[in-house]
Amino acid sequence: MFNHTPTAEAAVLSRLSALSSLSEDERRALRLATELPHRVAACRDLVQAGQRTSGSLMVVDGWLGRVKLFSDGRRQILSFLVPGDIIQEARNAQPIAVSTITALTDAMLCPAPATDTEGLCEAYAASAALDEAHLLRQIARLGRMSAYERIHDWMLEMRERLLLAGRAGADDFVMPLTQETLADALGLTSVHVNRTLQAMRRDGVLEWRGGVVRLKQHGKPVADPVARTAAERPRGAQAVALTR
Amino acid sequence: MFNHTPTAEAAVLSRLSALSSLSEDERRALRLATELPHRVAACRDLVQAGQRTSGSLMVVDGWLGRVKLFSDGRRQILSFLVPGDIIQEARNAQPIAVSTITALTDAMLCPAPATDTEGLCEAYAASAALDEAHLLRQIARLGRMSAYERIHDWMLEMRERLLLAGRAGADDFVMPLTQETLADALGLTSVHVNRTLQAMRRDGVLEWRGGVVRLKQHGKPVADPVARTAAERPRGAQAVALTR
DNA sequence: CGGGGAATTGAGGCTTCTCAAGCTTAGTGG
DNA sequence: CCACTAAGCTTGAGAAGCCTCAATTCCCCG
Repeated sequence: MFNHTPTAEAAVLSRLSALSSLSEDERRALRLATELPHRVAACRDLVQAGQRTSGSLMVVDGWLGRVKLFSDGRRQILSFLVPGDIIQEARNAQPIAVSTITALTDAMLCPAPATDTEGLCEAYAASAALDEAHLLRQIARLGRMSAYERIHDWMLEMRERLLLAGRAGADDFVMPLTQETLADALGLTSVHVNRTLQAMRRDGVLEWRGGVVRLKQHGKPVADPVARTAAERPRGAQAVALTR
Repeated sequence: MFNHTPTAEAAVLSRLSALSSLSEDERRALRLATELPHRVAACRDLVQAGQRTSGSLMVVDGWLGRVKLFSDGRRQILSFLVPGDIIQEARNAQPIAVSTITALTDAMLCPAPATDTEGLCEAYAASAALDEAHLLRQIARLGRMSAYERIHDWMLEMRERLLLAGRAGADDFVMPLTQETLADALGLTSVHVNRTLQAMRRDGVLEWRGGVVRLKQHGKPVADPVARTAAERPRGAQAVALTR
């Protein structure tokens, strides 16, 4: 039905190839690594915050999330990990996990090949840079967007990310999360996510049936966050060369 | 009046020493680097998103912010950079800035010494790891905390960070931002920040006069975010060893 | 003393939350 | 083949939190 669900190893290979040019040896190493993935059942914690980590991992299949739980039960999903993503060990002397990672669906992971070759090393670095960009985008989303905008922006981000891993069509992708999980990521309640999704369907912005999301170009435009210079703020400023 | 505003270079030295054990050579290199800092006036953009970066920098004095501006004028401060913090160049082949950095106050920066020695390298890595932890904390703050909790949690974080740089007392520190800037960081309006601060003062949680914040242990307790396992969620789970 | 940015206050409205109930769907066992 | 169940989705009503707009006061600085 959907031709964007290729074989398992394709996700990692597709994403890393897009981030850096890999040698045939490196591609072979990646294929080899993904051949015997470990399984993790949904709702299991993969890493505990504060625990020592045991090397980098790659997501072969399924969705995971970095999660922070509050003592009163509130939950915030900090970021998502989807096929092709890399969970990198801190380059620190003390490789301590800074957040818990939970499997949001059944998932498959494998150890990431060592970064002793140039192409892979570059791919891992690019992956880390992308991850950081996603964190920053998540902050802007939570801080300054309405519920409607948050959901739309998140959908666009996930489509883009899955596309990189060869796991999305031009405007549709498989979205295995519940509305409650989405709410925990977007700082909303599941009730409000539900109502907002209905509004988006009414506006023709998206469809979501049977675990597949289809985004539509037309429909009500939503805010598009554009980084601009401070010059456009009230007490404007200009970029400067550093002066002593 | 406050003995926690030592000489300029002390901030960088204090923070990096706390993050890793530095040799005398390394300490000397840091002292040398901070001796001729570049000045940046408040409201100036230091780096533009998308621009090539030109090496790593250290904050000698002043407060900066990574900022995302929306096309309609909304602003989100993604993270803060305070004395002792490092603005690290991407380890990427393409060192492209992912966000604009704006000076929120007059600031002084200097190039960071090259990481060709073990202690410094470790210190930079630890600094980067801390930065990521701050981003994650910011996400949890924006996603799941009330205005009251956001402000309190943010104050605690900044006190802790400034303490590391030797720029804070046991419970007070210099806070040069306006309420509007704080609002842009915490996803609120300046009006609501103002009213919430009044409630906190009424509750005896903090004082804020003349640019100095004093936090008080007593007073109304606020939510303390504790990372815990998924086991405590409704459909609980246990941490697992990876199984094939 | 005047100017200007920042802080403060008030009134009213909108977004989002809370609580609660009903519905739908997929899976299960008799 | 059909109750039965459990999870997820949907809907309603009312309340709370936060925002908007606007005016006023405070405070620093020239």
